[in-house]
Amino acid sequence: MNTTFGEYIRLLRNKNELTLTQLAAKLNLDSANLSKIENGKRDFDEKRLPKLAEIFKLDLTELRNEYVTDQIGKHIYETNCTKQLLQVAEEKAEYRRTLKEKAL
Amino acid sequence: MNTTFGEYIRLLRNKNELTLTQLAAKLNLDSANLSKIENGKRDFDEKRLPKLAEIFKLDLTELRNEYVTDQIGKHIYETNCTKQLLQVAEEKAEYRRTLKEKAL
DNA sequence: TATAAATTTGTCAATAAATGACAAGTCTTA
DNA sequence: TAAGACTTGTCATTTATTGACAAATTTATA
Repeated sequence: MNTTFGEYIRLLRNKNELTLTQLAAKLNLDSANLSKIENGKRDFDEKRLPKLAEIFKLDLTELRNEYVTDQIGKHIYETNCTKQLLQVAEEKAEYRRTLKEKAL
Repeated sequence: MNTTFGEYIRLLRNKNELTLTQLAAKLNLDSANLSKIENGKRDFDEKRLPKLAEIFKLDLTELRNEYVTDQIGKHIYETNCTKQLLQVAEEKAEYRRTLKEKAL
């Protein structure tokens, strides 16, 4: 899925022919704020993922993967992290996993 | 550098034979909080990177790379992001770059 | 074109998260 | 065992995020 998470929500919303107001209500969210989310001006709050999955009958795990990759993608983008540095970051994540093991 | 950023600071501090109190003072920071940073219980505040580079005579760009890869590595770790998903995240970062271009 | 719905933008108070500060504890070592 | 070094816990302060609402602007339609 090569969109931001906000664009993804908009896609889902349009496909299901819901207005901002309608979807916002289902998500227990202000429609103005949902607009900002779709336009990438605010983040979608992770705690609403289950509700979002329910509304559009999506697999929660997959949806969470969409969310996580969006968040990390954003982080990569905002920090100007190159592919080379990303490789280093991945190694550091791996290192943290080994730390965790040792702690047990 | 396969350490967390906190461990890296500790390494630098030990190599230069400074106590927590001494380094903390140079960084204008409480020594108890520096201890937490070194032990991964708090984050180092990005705005202190220039000072840190100055203290240890490091290249700021390289230091910032250490910092960024640590942060993203932590993000990857905390979200249990697999290599496969990380690839997706990288593509999404790339997508954001194209969005930015279009906006100009 | 008028008007109604849909969406966007701006603002600010409320809430949540990060940081600073300090006291009290443990660990080292001289 | 006393002093210095480090760690941990707590809490007030600061900063960032979110919720809520008013006021545009845009889009669709009569």
